[in-house]
Amino acid sequence: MTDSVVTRFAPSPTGFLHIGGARTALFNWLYARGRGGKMLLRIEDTDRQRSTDPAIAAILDGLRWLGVDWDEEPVYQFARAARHREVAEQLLTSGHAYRCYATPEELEIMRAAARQEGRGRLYDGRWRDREPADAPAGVKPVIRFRAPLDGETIIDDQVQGRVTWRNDQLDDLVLLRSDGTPTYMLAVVVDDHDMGITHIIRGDDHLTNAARQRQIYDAMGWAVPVMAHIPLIHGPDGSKLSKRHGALGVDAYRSMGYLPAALRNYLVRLGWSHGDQEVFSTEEMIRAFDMPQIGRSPARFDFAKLEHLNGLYIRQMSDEDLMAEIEALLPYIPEGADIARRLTPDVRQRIVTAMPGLKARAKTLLELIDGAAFLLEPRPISVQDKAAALLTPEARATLGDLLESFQTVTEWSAAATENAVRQFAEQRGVKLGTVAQPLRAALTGRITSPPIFDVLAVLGRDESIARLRDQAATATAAG
RNA sequence: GCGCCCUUCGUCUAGCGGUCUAGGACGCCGCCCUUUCACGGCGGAAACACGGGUUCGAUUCCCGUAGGGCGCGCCA
Repeated sequence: MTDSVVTRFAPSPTGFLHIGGARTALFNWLYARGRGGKMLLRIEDTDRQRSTDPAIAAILDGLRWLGVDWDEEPVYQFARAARHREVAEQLLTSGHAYRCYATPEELEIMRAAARQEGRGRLYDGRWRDREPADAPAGVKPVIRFRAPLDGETIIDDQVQGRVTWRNDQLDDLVLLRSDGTPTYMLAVVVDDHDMGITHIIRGDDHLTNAARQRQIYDAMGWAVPVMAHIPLIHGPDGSKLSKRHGALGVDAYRSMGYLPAALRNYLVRLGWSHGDQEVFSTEEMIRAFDMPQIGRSPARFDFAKLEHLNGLYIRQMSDEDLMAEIEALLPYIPEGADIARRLTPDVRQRIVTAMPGLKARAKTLLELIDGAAFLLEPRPISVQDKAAALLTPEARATLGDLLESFQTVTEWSAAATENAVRQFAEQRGVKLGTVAQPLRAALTGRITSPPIFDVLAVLGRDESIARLRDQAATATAAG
């Protein structure tokens, strides 16, 4: 018997790992890791209609990408159905459960009537105390939990505080369906108990369930794990998080060019705080994370803040690591294959060299790739409209003259070309921008880019000259 | 309808009865840096939902109201 912490993440594989689930997983992981405990994974696949293997794969993949790992083999809930049935039988014999023969139609009418009359208990307990002899022939019963009629059920929640329900508000839930399969409510309790879960951290949509589950724990004489019901994540408008808002699979965040570390940092601060600290290394968040600082109000998802954090992480990352991140992302984005093809060792090296200038200008990996487009493109490069507008006949002529000035540059470096361009501008009595902007347009096809002299250096003499020739109008070329 | 939960700048939050003329971060605005766009630096506008209590004193405690969320399945 140990005191060590065991948490769990228990997704139902009916879809991808959405952002709320990712945060729940993260919280469980942080809590366990911060205390030398374990985090287990349980796939709640008892809904055979909706559970799919691709969904399981997507969830595991999502967790791995996020950097949230788990201990031991995942537990598949469906595989434990026999044990769930066994507990249901036990409850039946101990008198904590009974067979109910009410039909779905009956139940519907019952519920409607209860609602009408303002009653909290929707099931009227009509089979609670009937004799087995009353059972109608040919009807397969469900097994219902015999919930206490009076008194109250209390959950001392680490986040929500002490929450109390009058027992006359909690009705007799179904434990075993008529086909003999366990319901979620039974399965979670049995599994959490059998798996030795000490701390249940989950969304507060389960708060009411916690009360009903507590009744099952009590009936079985089992210890109730520590509960922590964390508020859900809402969309920017405060409504339920929809697909449009960011209720996407975590794989979508990968495709959008977010870094796992940035997403973790964003997620951990959504509903949890540690004084004024905003940026946490993984080690720091593991050390600092705890329940009392989890808020009770729902948080809204804010892409702008995620982007800011992501930009921060991009800037902190080494140039080589960033290059590796870009390469790892390629398989997940539409133009990835195309980019991979152009990423020759030479081009790759140019991008790494240009990275300091590139990463200051990107908030996502996608923006980083876009910023590097001028290094990936073969000549003649495409010129964006705004850049083309800069390449007036006069500007093209200026570039032609600049081309000649470049002949005298012996050592092709940022410093040397800067010197040459500055001198060139000075001689003509124009501002540096008058020369630099068309130069940028010609070299990158854009109106914004890293510092133009760095661009010149990264491109190298031959490529720079060639790109300039592509755009310049020179007396000789015209002839 | 019944039950439970929530409510500080636009957003994430600090605050756990006096330190609050309410702090930080994102976003926004302005200035500086600057060949561009960024990065960075500096500065600014911006909040205690409302009404009652309790208290010498409420952002902090209690009760209502309003608004929002969640649950009430032989889904999980």
